[in-house]
Amino acid sequence: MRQSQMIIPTLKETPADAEIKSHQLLVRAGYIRQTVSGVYSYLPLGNKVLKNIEKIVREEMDKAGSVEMLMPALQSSDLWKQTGRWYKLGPELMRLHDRHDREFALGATHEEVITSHLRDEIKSYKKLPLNVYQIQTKFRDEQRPRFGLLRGREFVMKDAYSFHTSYQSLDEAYDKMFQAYKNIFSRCGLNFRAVIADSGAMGGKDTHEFMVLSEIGEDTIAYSNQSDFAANIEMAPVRVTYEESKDGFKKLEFIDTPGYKTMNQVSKFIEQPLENGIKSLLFKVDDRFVLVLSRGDHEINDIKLKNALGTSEVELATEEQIKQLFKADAGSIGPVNVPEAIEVIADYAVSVMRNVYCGANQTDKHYINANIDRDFKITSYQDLRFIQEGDPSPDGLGTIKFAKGIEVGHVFKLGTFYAEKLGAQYLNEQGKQETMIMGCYGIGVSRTLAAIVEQYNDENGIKWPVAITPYHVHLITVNPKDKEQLELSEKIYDQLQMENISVLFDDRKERPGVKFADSDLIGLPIRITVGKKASEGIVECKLRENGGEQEDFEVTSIVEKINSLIK
RNA sequence: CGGGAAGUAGCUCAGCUUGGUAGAGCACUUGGUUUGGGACCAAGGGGGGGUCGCAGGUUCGAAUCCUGUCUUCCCGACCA
Repeated sequence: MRQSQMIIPTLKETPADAEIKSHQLLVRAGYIRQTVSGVYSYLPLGNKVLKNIEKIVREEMDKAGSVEMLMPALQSSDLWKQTGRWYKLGPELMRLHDRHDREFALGATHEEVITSHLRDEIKSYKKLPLNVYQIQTKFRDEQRPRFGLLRGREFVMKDAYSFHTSYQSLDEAYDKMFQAYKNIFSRCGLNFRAVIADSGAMGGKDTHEFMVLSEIGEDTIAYSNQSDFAANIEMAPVRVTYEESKDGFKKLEFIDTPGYKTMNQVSKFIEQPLENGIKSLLFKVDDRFVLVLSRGDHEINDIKLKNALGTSEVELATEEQIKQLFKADAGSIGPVNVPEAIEVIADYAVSVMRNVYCGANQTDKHYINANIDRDFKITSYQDLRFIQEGDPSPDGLGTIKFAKGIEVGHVFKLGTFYAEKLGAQYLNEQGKQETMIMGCYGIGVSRTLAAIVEQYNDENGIKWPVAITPYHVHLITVNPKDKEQLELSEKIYDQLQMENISVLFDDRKERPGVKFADSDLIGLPIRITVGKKASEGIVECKLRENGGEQEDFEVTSIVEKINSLIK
């Protein structure tokens, strides 16, 4: 492609409203433009890159036995009401009305639509299992779109759905998808981890997120420094054997802690370490209240709490609720003499603690040297805290480290939730009705694009991996007014095209400095520069990847040269 | 949804405190000189490009002061 005929509006200056690298570079290098908050156009280069990622996704999905189809973005509200997600998703679902005032949604995902199709078309166990996918634009009315393509309101997603007659069959599909995802992200050149994730409120069993490691990621990954264990921090189980304290019981004391509310404040005031105190949080669980205890230096993980209590939602009690129940401020509540109706549960770490300090259920008062069983009771111990760096890895190998990640993929054993709600049933070998078992598998395609840029850039611009780049070769004529240079460039351009090597030919009447700067910014992996030595049949080759070094070579060997580089 | 910031030329921004005829750099057009890392000169006082986000108010007069509103970005909460 001739650059003079392309739309590549590069910017010298960093756009004011772009905060992160991928956003800045994709805008500056002329790949994308925002239209409204969280919605982007893909300019020609951006479109090419997107298509390249899609191509990899298609190849690997096809190879894994999934078949492509395409479902509408515009969907009637009826299906969404049947699964209850019309109400559950709230304002995040984009809704609209047609001229007859009928309700519609713009698809945020397609479980409803695909399940209704399979329900209508598949009636026999003989047709199952099935696995279908699509690459399509999704809509989510995010509360806060941000970070360019990473969190938009309109984005490109690959979503796949599998249907089964047994959980064993689902497991097999899950493993296949898992492998396909590994292949896809590896081919994209990404440094990623598959991590154990939360299955959330829709039920379901196993679920993994595919996380691209990045400083700017919105999720925290807990991984082992010695094994391949990795989990979303929300999910990482804590398997620590806490050592029992050998101290004898000391006498319980009741002390003034005027104005000291947080664990840190109290710890400093009474000059005892944070880990010798008990933090007490009151949660509202459905229609009851539960007091949850953790060691002072630990944080309660409300997802674990939710799972431990077998409920779908927990929330911290309000100041007023605490006041009403405990007759004390939130900063002074504790497990000693809790009101009758309130259950007290604790994280495992609490079980071995001796002579602890804790709130006294009286504003501005605390106890010190409180002890379990002697001074207060605990109904049960559970794994309730967030894992911390330095904790042993749950698989027993190595210790835990943290990293930030961008979620680019998600595989999920859905189970029967959607099939039940929508009546997707088939006849089994005995002629009996059975509900289909489902899995779903998503990849944020446009988000993957941004994630790749996050991992492949330097101070001058983007550095595309060969598999993703919009063109393999950037052909630059230093001085297009020099006849020899121009003719040789044209010759090379024709030859590369004949050899099916994709090439962007900078034939613009710009000064060399402008071309080189744009070239670095755009980030094609190979640059061929036709300059002074054109008359001798010598051109230069430079790899974007390693920045500086360039190499002269005979133009006659150009095809072999490039082919060896892009393999 | 809570907190914060910003909207002035295509882009980055100044001007606003102290109201008085709209500014700079980059980009763009034309002509010329230049050509190996983001060139230079010129278009005479005047190259082209602006409803100073929008609406209302105060004032003889508003980009500037006041009120409302919309949009965008940041932090947080949220995220099957």
